[in-house]
Amino acid sequence: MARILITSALPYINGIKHLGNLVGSQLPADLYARYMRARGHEVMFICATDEHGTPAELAAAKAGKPVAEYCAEMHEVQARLAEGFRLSFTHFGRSSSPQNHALTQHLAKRLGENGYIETRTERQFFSIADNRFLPDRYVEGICPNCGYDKARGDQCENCTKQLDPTELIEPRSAISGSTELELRETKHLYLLQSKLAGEIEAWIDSRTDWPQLTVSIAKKWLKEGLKDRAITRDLSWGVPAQFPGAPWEGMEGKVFYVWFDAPIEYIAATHEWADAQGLDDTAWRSWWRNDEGAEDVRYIQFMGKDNVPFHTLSFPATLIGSREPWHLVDYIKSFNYLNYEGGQFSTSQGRGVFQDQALEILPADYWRWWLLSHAPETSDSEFTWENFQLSVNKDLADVLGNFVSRVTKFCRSRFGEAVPEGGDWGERETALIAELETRLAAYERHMEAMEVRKAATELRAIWAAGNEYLQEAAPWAAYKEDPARAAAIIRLALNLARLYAVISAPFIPDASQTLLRALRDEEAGWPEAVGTALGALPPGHAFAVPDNLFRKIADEEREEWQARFSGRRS
RNA sequence: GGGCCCGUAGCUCAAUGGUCAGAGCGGAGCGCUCAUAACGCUUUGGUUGCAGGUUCGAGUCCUGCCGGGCCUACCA
Repeated sequence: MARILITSALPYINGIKHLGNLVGSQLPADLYARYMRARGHEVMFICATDEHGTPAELAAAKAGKPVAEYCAEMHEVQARLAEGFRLSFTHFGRSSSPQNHALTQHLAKRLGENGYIETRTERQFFSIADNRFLPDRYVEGICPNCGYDKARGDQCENCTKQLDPTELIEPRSAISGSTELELRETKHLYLLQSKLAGEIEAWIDSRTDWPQLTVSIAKKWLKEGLKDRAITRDLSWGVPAQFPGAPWEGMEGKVFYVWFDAPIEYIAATHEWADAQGLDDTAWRSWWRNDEGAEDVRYIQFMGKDNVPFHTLSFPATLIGSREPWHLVDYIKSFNYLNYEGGQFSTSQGRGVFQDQALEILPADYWRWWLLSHAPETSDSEFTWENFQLSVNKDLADVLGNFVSRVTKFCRSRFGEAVPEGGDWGERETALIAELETRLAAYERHMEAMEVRKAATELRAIWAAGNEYLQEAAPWAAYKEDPARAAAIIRLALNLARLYAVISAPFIPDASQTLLRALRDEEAGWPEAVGTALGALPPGHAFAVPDNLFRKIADEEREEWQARFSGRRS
């Protein structure tokens, strides 16, 4: 049994995420976590909301709520959605937790003491009316490029030109609208990543089994030279940068930059979990500290490609620079983007399907199956309603759902609702078992390797093999001549349904559970040998014919959804 | 402007420089009748974006072009 630590990129707090966010990190991470648990490994699966930063403050202001209250509410919303999609986190934390405050300050202190942090002075807009420094995005004005009058200090949303706040014409505060701004000197802490670049590069070079996408992104940044990054901001919502014992002064009123404290939350969330369980510190430290038991942990991170630089460079820099034995990531599984009907999912334009809407329309399994079987692994992939309808109807309803239906109903009508007795296996059964052994082994290999789409393809082939077998064995014909033979076929087929439920659970946990419950074998474990597994339900074992596991999506529904989610979110 | 990625069948995607570029869906035909008009079998379908080049051999490597996207450019 291995100990596997899995983290999914943290969803940002400022609203409900769309399906693209789900497929790029949380969903494949969940698939892997469920699989590894099913194989008997000890799994720590961590996720959390990323709550700090300017966008959170802006979203809270827009909602007319204090930022802490807003974040608490949105965390609950996201936690419920995660449950809705059956994301099996060991703990779903919050980057604003006391545990994260403490750990972030601890690591910053260590970095400071080790000479990896220095104070630098820069010029920034100060709003007299608001009595505070304004981060780039809090400054608005007229775009010098296109004349748009609501350009933000970091970028003009109209012409998309990247801006420096000082370039704006007639700059004003986005908070109060005040134009009483002046450039003042302010101090910020900088993480001296450049001093750690050599160590980071050596570490990345030692990761020989990483995916090409991950390595090429990391190497590109290293090649250009790791820049020292400001890790503080002039905000009130966040982890205070001035604290007792800090090896610097003058950081009052400033907090750590969200990208400094967010990945630290992976660790802090594990601490939150231990506290919530009433466990002591060894419980979480044994997952993260190589000197306290984490040496044998295998740590895997899941994320979209946009997150790779932070996970290959910034976060390792934080941990390495602390000179404490934190367990660095062992493997990074990164994903490309999921597009929507020929364009991009867009949170700001309300384009695409959002997580709450998706669950209102259809159960989690439908989305899980489509998203995972089309995961953007090698390149960006695309969601279309037509493809979604076809895949779900064909794979889930026809191939898997109908297999269960035809087998259980045939049994009920001919033999009753118990596994029938009599008859023997012949050549067909031997051939089927051999095929399933081969395919199951391939499926397991792909799951181990986190080859999500290939695993889905193999799983579907395993489902299809059941229908092929039935067609050849034709129990409906055998029943007329030799009922015992028909009984043997159906006994195997019922056991095959059980096998499907077990091995499909990482993809479609609800349907798997429904099926196992109907078969009265909810504790069914992962199959060792296929031949043995196909005898798990003995003659006489009672079961119930389940309702159809999956319904089909009608053309009219698809058209309605297509229209409903084409533009602005209602 | 600079760096990078992608472009393969009607659709979604595969293919260590090496048989005839594959699979699922869709289309066509046949079969079966247990089942959610489901299932099975057979079959159709590609000038691998375009133009050159390297090679005994290119979807794969190189150059240019066209089209889409990302980073550069402190959204997260």
